[in-house]
Amino acid sequence: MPELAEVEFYRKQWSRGIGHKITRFTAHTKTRLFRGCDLSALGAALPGAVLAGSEAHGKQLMFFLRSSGGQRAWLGLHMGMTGKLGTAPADYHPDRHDHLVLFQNEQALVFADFRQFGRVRFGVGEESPEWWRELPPPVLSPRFTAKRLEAFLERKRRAPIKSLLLMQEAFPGIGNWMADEILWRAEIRPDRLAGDLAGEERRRVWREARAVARGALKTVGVDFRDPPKDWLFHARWKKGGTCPRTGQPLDRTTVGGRTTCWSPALQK
DNA sequence: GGAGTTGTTTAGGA
DNA sequence: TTCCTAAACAACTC
Repeated sequence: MPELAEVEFYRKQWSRGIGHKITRFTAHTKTRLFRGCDLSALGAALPGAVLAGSEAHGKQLMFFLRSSGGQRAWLGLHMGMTGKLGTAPADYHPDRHDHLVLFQNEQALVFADFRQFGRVRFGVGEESPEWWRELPPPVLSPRFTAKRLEAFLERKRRAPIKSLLLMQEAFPGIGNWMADEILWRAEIRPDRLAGDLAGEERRRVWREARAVARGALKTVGVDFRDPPKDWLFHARWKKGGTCPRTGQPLDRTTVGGRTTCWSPALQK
């Protein structure tokens, strides 16, 4: 379920590998996870490199490496729909869905993704890769201003607000369940067109996007624990689920091509 | 067996 | 031309 909080949790899973050398690696390089990946650079730089650090940005993950020759290298991972990062014993045998495994003397760092919607990128050099430099302001950063959001809503005024919340160029790290959570808290129907939202409603989207990101990072992002009990999260996939605020039935429709759970009695 | 899935990219249509 | 939507991707669960 990799949205920003799950991605942050997965980043931490590989933290115990930081400061340690990668002795060898295995990769299922024929899968679509490695599309566009510089495999020769990966093969040359990874063995002997030290894992120096990591950072999450929305759904994007970056692992910083220092190769045996002292060069900087950049390993970018995206979890797609079903990607997971974990650790295993140093003598681990990768299975079918373990597409990238970094072996260290202390443990193996495993990237598994059975649906293969995830992605591996690799680059060598002092400069960070372009795709990493050009990421939009994180939802919880000071640069994620109400004014900036306002301009985005105006530009995308003909699309439903739910679709906008899924656009990574403006809401990095927000995915399907968080988008539903945000609109439920903002009390706005998911199919409302962005251009039809009043100024006060736009402000609510901004505020709740930040609140949901913060709350998710404090729970899911720390130890994969569920978000607070009064969140829509707990009712959204239950058959006959009811709105935690009104007690009225929840509805499920498709908005922006995605299953959307919302509370008709609450969201206007 | 069919439907659905927490993501992204692309082709095609309005 | 611009912008939005639906389909495709792959493999699992219910």
